[in-house]
Amino acid sequence: MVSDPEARFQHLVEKVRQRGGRLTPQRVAILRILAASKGHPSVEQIYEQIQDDFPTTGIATIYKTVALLKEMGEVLELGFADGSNRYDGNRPTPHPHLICTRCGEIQDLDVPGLDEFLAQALVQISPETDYAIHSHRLDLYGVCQKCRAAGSRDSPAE
Amino acid sequence: MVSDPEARFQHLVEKVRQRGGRLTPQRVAILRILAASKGHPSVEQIYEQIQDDFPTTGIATIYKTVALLKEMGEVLELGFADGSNRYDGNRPTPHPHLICTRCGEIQDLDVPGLDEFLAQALVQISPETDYAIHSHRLDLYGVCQKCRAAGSRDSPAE
DNA sequence: CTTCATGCAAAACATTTGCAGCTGG
DNA sequence: CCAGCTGCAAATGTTTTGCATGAAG
Repeated sequence: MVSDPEARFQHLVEKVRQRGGRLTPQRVAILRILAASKGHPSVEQIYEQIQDDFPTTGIATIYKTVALLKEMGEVLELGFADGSNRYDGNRPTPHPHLICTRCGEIQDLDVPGLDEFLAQALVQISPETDYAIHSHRLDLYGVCQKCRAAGSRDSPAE
Repeated sequence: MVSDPEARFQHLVEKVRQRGGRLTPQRVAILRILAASKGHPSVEQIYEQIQDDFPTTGIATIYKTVALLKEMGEVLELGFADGSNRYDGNRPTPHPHLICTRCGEIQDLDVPGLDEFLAQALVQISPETDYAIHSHRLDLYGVCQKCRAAGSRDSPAE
């Protein structure tokens, strides 16, 4: 279901190139992290990871690159009420997420039949509301196994 | 589908009272606005509205009251990637929203069969992921009639 | 009277912006 | 070369916090 990180990385590189964007070492490193990440990192987390390879990288550079990818539709942005944003660089098309409200873990999810269900629902909804729908978001919130075992208190995302 | 504003207001008042919270004039005004609002106001918008009745009210008071209601599960919070949060004080239970990505308008939505669909999907998902799911969020993003007519550029929420 | 809430201002964050200097192509 | 990117610092915007004063119950 999730594309091969290397292939995805190559795809991102190609997209940026096509757009006339430069492939600086920092930018390439960001693309690599996003393409490989399974955990829907925040900008802060990307920033920390990149320190290993390019310790001088400023956080503004991460923001700028993520904004570029967002604009190109190559990254999916998930915003939360506490102000934290997380990014999915593997699958930029809307897809459901499973989110632990204790530790903040975010997993991709497959809900069989979701797209069909939504498509069918839209047939009824669109005429009535007169919206041109182009995207969606489905989150399921819960508590993951680890957190239930630990038995602590709530806190992060949503 | 949306409860009577007055009834909802009474309900909120009662809940706050039960919890041992005080019913100051400012707080009552906030409850009234939230109970009546159809447009999923931001804190800022509540703040502006309340100036008519209580011009000295500080915005921190709004934040505190909204946090109280959130903690009691009497308001639904919708967070967006641009940092803006919007609140639904009518229907605190998760339900789908239709969101215009140009003007930021948020409408409640009925997707017939959604709850059944999700419930059935969870039967398959839960065992496999081992999450205890307690909530969800479904947004549909599009462009509303007015904005399409105006034909401007994108910008706000998501 | 005794909390708890208010309202102000300061602090805390996350994100954006401006700009001089650097560098990929 | 030179347009676009970097990295720093300052600016912005939102939400939280601390605390003295005030009022609900």
